[in-house]
Amino acid sequence: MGLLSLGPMSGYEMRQMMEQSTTNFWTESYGQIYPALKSMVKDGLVTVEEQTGGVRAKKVYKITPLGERRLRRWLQVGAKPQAYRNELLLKIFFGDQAERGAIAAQVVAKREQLGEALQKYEAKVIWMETAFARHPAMPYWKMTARFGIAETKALIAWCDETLAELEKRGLVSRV
Amino acid sequence: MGLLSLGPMSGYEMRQMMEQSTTNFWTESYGQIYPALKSMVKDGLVTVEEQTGGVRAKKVYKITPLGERRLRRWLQVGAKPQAYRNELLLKIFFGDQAERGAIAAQVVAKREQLGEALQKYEAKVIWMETAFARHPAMPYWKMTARFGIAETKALIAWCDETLAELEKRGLVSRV
DNA sequence: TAGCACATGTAATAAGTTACATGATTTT
DNA sequence: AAAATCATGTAACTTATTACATGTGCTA
Repeated sequence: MGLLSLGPMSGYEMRQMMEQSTTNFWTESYGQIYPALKSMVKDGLVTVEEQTGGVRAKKVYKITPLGERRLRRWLQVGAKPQAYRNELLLKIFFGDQAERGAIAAQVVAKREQLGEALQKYEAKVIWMETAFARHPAMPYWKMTARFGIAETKALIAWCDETLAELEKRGLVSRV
Repeated sequence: MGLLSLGPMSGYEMRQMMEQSTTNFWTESYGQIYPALKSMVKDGLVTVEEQTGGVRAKKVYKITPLGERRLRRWLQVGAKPQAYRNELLLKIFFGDQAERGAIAAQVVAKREQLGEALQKYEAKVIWMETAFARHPAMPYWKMTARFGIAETKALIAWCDETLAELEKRGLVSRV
């Protein structure tokens, strides 16, 4: 988590930024952020400064050189594979036990959700490209966005394929 | 979780089965399984039977009609979207701060891991098709397997694309 | 003046993993 | 005789979310 201290900002702002930028692959709640910041201050990775001059008092956190080193080190170690869970697949796995049409309905719902997500991704890429055109981290941000787009497109294709298969088997309760 | 009670089996066997079949989208540890079984017995969703006749004493759990109803109901309600976290993407997002070549190395590692996963998936599909050819749930199992394959292929393509992009920008520390 | 956005935090709870404890049986 | 596998379980710990408490300042 410590890594979010790239630009100086408050805990609240961190949350806002995450909502805007990393939503699709990372989020943290306040219950995580504030204690984490505290412990990082204790470890000397970041410093705090009470900002009373602005509109409203807030604590601005800033990364220290030690924190920067720690961040670079973290960027070098490989991400350990995290077991991810997919409730949809679990339901499909037991699809045999389901009532007729239930699984197809699940896939349709997923397909819709993916379609919306794809639109959002694509809109965000365009917005990013205009708003931060010359930001040095831009190429990296685009890579993460493309990841989301590629994955989503693949899953949409899978949904369509799966629905066709279900239909072929007469497992869709249609009108 | 209750859903794993499709065929009667022990907690240990459940874990084994999960390792074999649902590994790529669902796993539970014993620390989850045993308490869950206990609570399901209490709720009347499953029954236990101490099996002493076999090689070794074990407790065989079996689903009740109530449990079956509950399972069918669960298969109907939509899966709530779960926020997933991707450490790799998080690292790429901060790639600007990384040492030259670090991000490329991450992507290369991911690519390798995905390649292996893809081979495993494909081998498993073939094995499943021969071992359980006529199992009624087979079409569903195949759908989940195809999901994994589709996703993995898409991500491999993304890795290659991303590596090409990094190379173009001279961000790969190659020999 | 009501409500929303800003802002920080804590406590309760939920969810899940890891490690350990225990012991039988089978394989090497 | 040792090691692996079968088998069940618990305790400690980690991780994360949710809900609550508190208060300011701006805007409709």
